[in-house]
Amino acid sequence: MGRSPCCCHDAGVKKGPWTEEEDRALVEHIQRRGGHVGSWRGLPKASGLNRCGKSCRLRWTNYLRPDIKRGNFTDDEERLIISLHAALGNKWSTIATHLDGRTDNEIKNYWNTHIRKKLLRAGVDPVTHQQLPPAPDHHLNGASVPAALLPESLLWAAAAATLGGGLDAGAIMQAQLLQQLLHAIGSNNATTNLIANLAAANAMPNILLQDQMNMLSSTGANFLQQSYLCNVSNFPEQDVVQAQQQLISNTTACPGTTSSAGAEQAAAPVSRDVSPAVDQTPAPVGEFDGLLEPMMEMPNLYSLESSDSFWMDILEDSYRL
DNA sequence: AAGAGTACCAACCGCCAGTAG
DNA sequence: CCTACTGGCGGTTGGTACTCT
Repeated sequence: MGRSPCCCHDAGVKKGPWTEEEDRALVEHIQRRGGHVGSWRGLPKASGLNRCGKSCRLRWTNYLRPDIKRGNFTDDEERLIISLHAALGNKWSTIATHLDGRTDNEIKNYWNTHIRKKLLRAGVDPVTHQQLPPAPDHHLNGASVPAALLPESLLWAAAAATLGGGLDAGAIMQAQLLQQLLHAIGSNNATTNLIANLAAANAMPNILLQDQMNMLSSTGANFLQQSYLCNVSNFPEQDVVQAQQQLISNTTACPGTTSSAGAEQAAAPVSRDVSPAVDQTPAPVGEFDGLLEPMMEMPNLYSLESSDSFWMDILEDSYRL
């Protein structure tokens, strides 16, 4: 398994930007071979290019390949990238397999130059997808609100809303949840694939999402689908801020769906009723319907003791994949 | 107008896993 | 089993274009 001497170190091998002539020579050579390259190492000599084989492969796969889609990323693509990154991390090549016509290099560049900054602006750590340590105060519609009163799920949703395209915070939260499960138990390929599928599914339109969830219903996805019912991304994003204010006024957190919140959350039954605890004024009918859905009980994320069959059942399901 | 700073992205570099001999 | 080789991956760099002062 020793390192190979790379032809790139050969004296006289050209580096730097490719010229049109070089591009043409490479494309024609590969087309002559019916699109089959064979050995990249031998390609430069066979095609008459004074380039390293590695450089030829890179140029072909990242730029000259006929199935490459060029142009700006769509909102859907961006959402999908974020969801997949939350689940997979910097596995650019894996992420690229979920986006038709996009290369790992292109996605990586787009992440580093666009998405990463958007997430940072939104107060989200682009590496961990956790919210960054909050500023002393949050200002919502002019009102200064202690950060401690903001449920983590709302911080995520606010970050999602800040991203403009309506990032599916639910997808990220699902991925986070599964990541934490995997951290607790170790990982395997099946569960990694599950995460990728979930992330991909959640970047799709809702109707497709439902299909995906049905498909995965035997895997624990059914649980996750329910678990993020209380996530604010499930109702119109313009309601996020209103929901935040509503919850702040209630000082009632949406429980059990997040890492730190999950860790701190007691395993006691939780109430989905976010109707005002102090302020008895009911929310306008329909405005927070999503919050009023019955929610299943979410035990403490870290309570994986033998008595806690809840999580064990989910994990077993995922391993059956 | 010009210099500085920033953003973007193609391309490079080094490492790693798979595999043939 | 070991070694050499190859392709692929992720991190990084450097050149260019654009924006700001």
